Amino acid sequence: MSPRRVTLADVAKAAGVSRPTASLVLSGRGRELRISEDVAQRVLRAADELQYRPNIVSVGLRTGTSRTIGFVSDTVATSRLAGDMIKGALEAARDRGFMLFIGETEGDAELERLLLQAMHDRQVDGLILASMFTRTIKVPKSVKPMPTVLLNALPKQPAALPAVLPDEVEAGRVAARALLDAGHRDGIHLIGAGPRMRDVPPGSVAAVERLVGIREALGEADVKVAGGRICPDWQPEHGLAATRELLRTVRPRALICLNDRIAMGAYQALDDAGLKVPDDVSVVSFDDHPIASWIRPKLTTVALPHYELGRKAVDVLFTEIDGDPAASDRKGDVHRVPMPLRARESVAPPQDAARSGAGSS
Amino acid sequence: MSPRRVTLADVAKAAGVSRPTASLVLSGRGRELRISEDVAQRVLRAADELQYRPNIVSVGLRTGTSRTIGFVSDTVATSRLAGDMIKGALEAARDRGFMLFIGETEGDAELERLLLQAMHDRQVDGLILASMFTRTIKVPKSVKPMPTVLLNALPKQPAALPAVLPDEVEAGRVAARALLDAGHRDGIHLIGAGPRMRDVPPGSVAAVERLVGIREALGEADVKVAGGRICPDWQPEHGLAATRELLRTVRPRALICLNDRIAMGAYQALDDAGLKVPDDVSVVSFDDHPIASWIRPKLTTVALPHYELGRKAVDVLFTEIDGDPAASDRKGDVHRVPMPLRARESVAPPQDAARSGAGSS
DNA sequence: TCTCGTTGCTAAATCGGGTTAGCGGCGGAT
DNA sequence: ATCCGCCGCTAACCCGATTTAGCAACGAGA
Repeated sequence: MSPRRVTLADVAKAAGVSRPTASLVLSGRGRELRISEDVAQRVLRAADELQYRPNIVSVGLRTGTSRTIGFVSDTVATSRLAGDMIKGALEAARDRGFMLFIGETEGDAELERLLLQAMHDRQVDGLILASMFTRTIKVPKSVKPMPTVLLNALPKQPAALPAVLPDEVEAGRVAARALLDAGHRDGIHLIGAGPRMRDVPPGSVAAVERLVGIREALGEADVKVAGGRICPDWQPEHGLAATRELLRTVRPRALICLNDRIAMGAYQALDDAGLKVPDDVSVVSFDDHPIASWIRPKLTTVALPHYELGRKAVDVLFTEIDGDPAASDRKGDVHRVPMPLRARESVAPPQDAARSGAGSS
Repeated sequence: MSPRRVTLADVAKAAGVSRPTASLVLSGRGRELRISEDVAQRVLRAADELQYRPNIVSVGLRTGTSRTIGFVSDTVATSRLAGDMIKGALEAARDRGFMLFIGETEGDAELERLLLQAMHDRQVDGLILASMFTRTIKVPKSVKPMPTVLLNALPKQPAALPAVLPDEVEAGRVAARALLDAGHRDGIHLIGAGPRMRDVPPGSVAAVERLVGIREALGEADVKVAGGRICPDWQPEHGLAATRELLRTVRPRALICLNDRIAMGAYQALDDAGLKVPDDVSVVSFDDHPIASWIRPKLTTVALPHYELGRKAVDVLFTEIDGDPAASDRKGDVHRVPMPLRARESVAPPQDAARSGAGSS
C-alpha cells in the first residue's frame, strides 16, 4: 500500500557503493575509516535526495537500544500533576530525539510487572518510575538491569536509584515567610496537619516535609504556630470541616492550608463565618492547583513544579544512560526541585499591623 | 551487565530442536505444520522454564509491526481531559498487548511533522490524533499510509478518517431535560453562548452542538429560552461577568452554563447577588470538571466522557488495523460517545412549581 | 622485480525472530 | 523388492541496520 520505506540499501545503490560504506558515512565514522571525500559526498547526497531515514527498529535490534524511555506511573489521570509532569518529560526526551512510552500501574503490582516486562520487551533505554503523590515505593526487582529514576518518590529500601522530588521543606519555609513578610506574627493556624510534627496524615511525605519547613521558618522568626487541624484526607470537604471547627473557638489571622483543595474548603468556611480573605484572614497554600487562580480572591500558593520535575527526571535519567562512570558514586542521589511561590491575592498584612504600616504591597 | 535475554535459540537448544521448530510451536502453527505432540511439549516446557519472551523489536523488524500505537495530541497538559483520555486509550491498548507512544505538537505543524516522523521511524501500527478541545483539524499528509483515528476532532477536509467525538448535541438535550424534568418552564437563561444559534464563540464546535441540543429539547417541550449571554472565553471570570450583567436586569429561574468553569463564575455572581443555588436558581452545566463536585452545592453537569473517548478511539483504531475490508466503506465514520448526566445538587424545582408539587427529588 | 604498507572499500557475520522450500525416513501399495 | 507419498523436522533466506575482518590496488623501498 504505502511506498516502501527507503532503506540503507537504496541509498547505497543510488550512490554506487556498498551498504556498509553508506552506513559508515552516515554514522559519521567515514572520516575515521578513510572513506574518500568523493564517496562520502555521493552517499550524503543520495541519502538526502531519497529522504533516507534509518529504521530505528532495525538499529534497535542491532544495538539493543530504542531511543525510547518508559514512563511508568501509578496513576496518570487522577491529578493535574500527571499532565505537566509528562509534558516536561516529553519535551526533555524530545530534545534528545527520544520518545516516551506511557504506562500506569494503578498501584497493582502484577500490572506493574506486566508493564515493565512490556517495556523491557521493547528494549526501552531507561525507565522513570513516577508517583502521583510524594511517597516511598517498593522498587520492583525487574528494573535492576535498566537505568532508572524515581520521580516524586523515594525508594523504600535505600536502593541505588536517583530520585527527583519537589523541595517540600523549602516550600514550607516559603509559605511561612509569605505570611511573615506580610507582617503576621500571631494567630497563624495550620489546616490539614500540625501543629505538632506528629499531626500528619499517615504516609504523606509532603505533609511532614511542609510542616518541617513551616515550623523552621516560623521558629527562626520567633513566631509560634497558634494552632492546627489535621485532615485525614486533603479534600475540600475536610478543609471546610476543619476550618469550621477551628472558627468555633478562635478567630485566626492567617491560615496555612496544606494544599489548595483544603484551602478551597477553608475559603467556604471563612465565607460562611463572614470573614473576608485577605482582609480578615490571610491564606497561603501549596500545590498551585488550577483552582487556585479561579477562586476569589486568587489564592497565594507554593507551586508544585510538575513540568520541571518531569524535565529533571529525564535529565537525570540521561546521565544514567550515558553512563558517566563518575556519576556512579552519585547513584542514590536525591534531586530536589524548587517550589516557587505564586503570590496572588489571598495574603495581606494583619489588620492591626496594617494600621502601623508594617505591610507590604 | 544484565543476564542476557533468553532468545528463541536458547529455547530451541534446551528443547533439543531447531530454532524454526521452536518458533512454529510457540507461534501456535505447530499443529497445522504437523509438529509432533512430544516435540511441542518439550518446546513449551523449555520456553516456560527459561521464561522465554519474544523480543518485540526483532519481530517488529521482520513483520513491520511494533505492537505500539502513537497518541499525538495538541496539548497533553493543559486540561484534565488529556489525563483521562490517555488513561482510556492506555487501558484499551493494554488489553490488546499494545503500548502507547505519547507526543504533543503544541499546535506547531513542524513539531507535528517531526513527531509523526519519529513515530513512523518506530513503526507504530496506528495513530490517534487527539485534540484537547473539540475542533476541526488539518490532517497531515504524512499519516496517509497508517491506520489513523481522530479523537475529539473532525477532519477539516472530509478525509476518509474515522473520528471519535463526545455527543454534544445529545448532551445539550440532556442538560435542558434536567431542568424540564425538575419542572422549569420559564426564566431559563444561557451563560456562555446563545440564545440564538449565531451567538457562539468562534471556532467552538462544542458551543454550537450544545446549543443545538438545548434548543431542540426546550423546543420540543414548547419552552422558550429566556435569554443568553455569550462569553468570548469559557473561563470563570467571564462566567462571573456575564452572570453579573444578566442579574442587573432580570432574575433567572435557571441557568444553563455552557461549561463548568463558567458555572463557577456564575455561582459567584449568584452568591454576590444573594441568590441561593438551587432554591432560587437552578444551574446545570457541561464537562464534569473536578471542580463541579467541589463547589457547594455540588454542580449538576453533563460529563465529557474522557475515559470512554480514549477507549473508543483505540477500539476504532483496531478495526482499522485489523483491516476488516467490510469496514473500509465506513472509513469516514463519526463515532459519538454519550455524555452522561451527573445529577448532583444544583437543580431543584422552581419555587412556584415546588409549591404545586411538580418537583422530583 | 619483489615485498611491504597504505589506502579505500566491501564481504560476511550479527542482532532475534519468521517463513518457505525441501530433505530424510518410514509405511503402504504394487 | 521397489516406488510413492506422507510425516516431521530443518536448512536457508529475510527484515534493515552495524561492525569486524580482510581484500584489491597502488606506491615506495630494497
